[in-house]
Amino acid sequence: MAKNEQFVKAIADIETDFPQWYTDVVVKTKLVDYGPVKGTMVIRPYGYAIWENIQRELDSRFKANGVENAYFPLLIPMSFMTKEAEHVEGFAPEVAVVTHAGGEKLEEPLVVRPTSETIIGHMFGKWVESWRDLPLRQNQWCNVMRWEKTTRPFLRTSEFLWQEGHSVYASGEEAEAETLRMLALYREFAENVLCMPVLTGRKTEKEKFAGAVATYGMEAMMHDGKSLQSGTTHYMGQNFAKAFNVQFTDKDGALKYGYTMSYGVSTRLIGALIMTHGDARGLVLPPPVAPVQVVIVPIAQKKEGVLEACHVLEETLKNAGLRVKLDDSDNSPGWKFNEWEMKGVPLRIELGPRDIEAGKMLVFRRDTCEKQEVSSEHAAETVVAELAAMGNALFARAKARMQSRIVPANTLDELLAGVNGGNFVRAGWCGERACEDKVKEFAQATARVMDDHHDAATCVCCGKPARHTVFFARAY
RNA sequence: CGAGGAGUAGCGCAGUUUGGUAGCGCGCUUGGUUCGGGACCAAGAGGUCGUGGGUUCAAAUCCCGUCUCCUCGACCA
Repeated sequence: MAKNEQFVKAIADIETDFPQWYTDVVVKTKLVDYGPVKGTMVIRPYGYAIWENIQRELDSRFKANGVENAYFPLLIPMSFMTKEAEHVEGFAPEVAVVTHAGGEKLEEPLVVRPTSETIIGHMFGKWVESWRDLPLRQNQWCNVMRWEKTTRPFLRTSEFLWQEGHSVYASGEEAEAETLRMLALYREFAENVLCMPVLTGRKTEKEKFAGAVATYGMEAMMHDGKSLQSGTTHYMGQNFAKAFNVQFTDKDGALKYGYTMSYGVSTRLIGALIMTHGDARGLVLPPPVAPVQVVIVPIAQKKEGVLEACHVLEETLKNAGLRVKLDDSDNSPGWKFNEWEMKGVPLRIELGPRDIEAGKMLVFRRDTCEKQEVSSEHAAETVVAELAAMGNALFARAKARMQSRIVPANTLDELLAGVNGGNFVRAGWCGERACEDKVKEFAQATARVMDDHHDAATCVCCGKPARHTVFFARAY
């Protein structure tokens, strides 16, 4: 018991010290380690496996939607960045620049991509000639670099992994429709794969992507009530098409500029699911992305027949397509329980002499931390059903929490009280930048997304008639 | 980039005030007993004290520089 208390202290208290809890958990569960260069992280096998599962799920969705994968270069000529005025202004402060190579100073500095709109715009400009070439829809899985001031594993690092999809359409309507379609795809993915409820909607002018006409975002509520931008889609209009000469000859013979859009999610999603589902014992991983979905812990494993029975169970579950780990290390059962709970494995099966004798097994579910004795007949069916139930329960629990923590406000004081209480605040906004800035100054809260269901009467700041209903929150 | 805290064995820390042989717990290795919520015994291995310079007979300890991490603000996927 004394040992157990020591273990519990291994990670900070989730309620009173959430930031420390987060860093403790990501490092101690071996998701990441810090790299030697400021702001860099190593994504270790246990963390990378989550990313691979996210990739697989998203990639199949993109492909089902007709998007093709490609790969564009890491280095971008500096001159590309300056072709779109707002874009360069937005990204200039955070780009890393290569000035020397091959032992010589380069004639033109090269930017390490912070995002690839420019170089992809350049290439699309070469590839698009006719309306028959459209739409052009490509995606790349890659790394990007943004030199941020303060960094945190997964949430904000100098280099991170993501996917960025880029499309060109002949008309603005089609490009905008794709922007919304991808937002919906992200939402479906977040809900069904990450079991994570999100708010989606359009971003304000202040919060939109540098160079976009409109930006849409997906925001998730973290355990401490702060918001994490978990995905964005951007409608660019003809801004980038004009900057990079993405032109085509239309059916009517006229030369026209295309309309572009882009969309991306990053390894930040891993941080999002940790801060959405995690609890006092550590990680709670959604079954669809958990690197290990079921861990089998043998009890009295040196007794005859125990390990043999565990291996049979392991094979049965693997054959059902499950990701299974049999922990036959020399650690004590109690040690294994705590370790795998901290690592967030959805289900644990304890199998000992008593169970084997009785034809049963003990199933522990990570989200409820409850043990249940079940027959070991039809083990695979039982486990599959239990994993599905846990996924649904995780989503339901997170959604109920988010909904209970969205509060209305009619005044700045109410808004401040709301965000201080760890809530999202739903309030009216006149649409003026001055009011948005005032909210930030007064309550350190920003407009996360605008709600499609606009029903607020007056602006929370100035009291004039509201033109939008906005979710305000403190954000990561 | 501003304010605060921290870098000593793989991890967590003590030692720094007052300079004088490098310590503790966990982990690791080997052997044995254990095993249903972080087991126990025995024997071992492991550190140029973040890094560069300075003061001194002598520096983990004092002085200057520098790098990294954590927390809070301003900027951001």
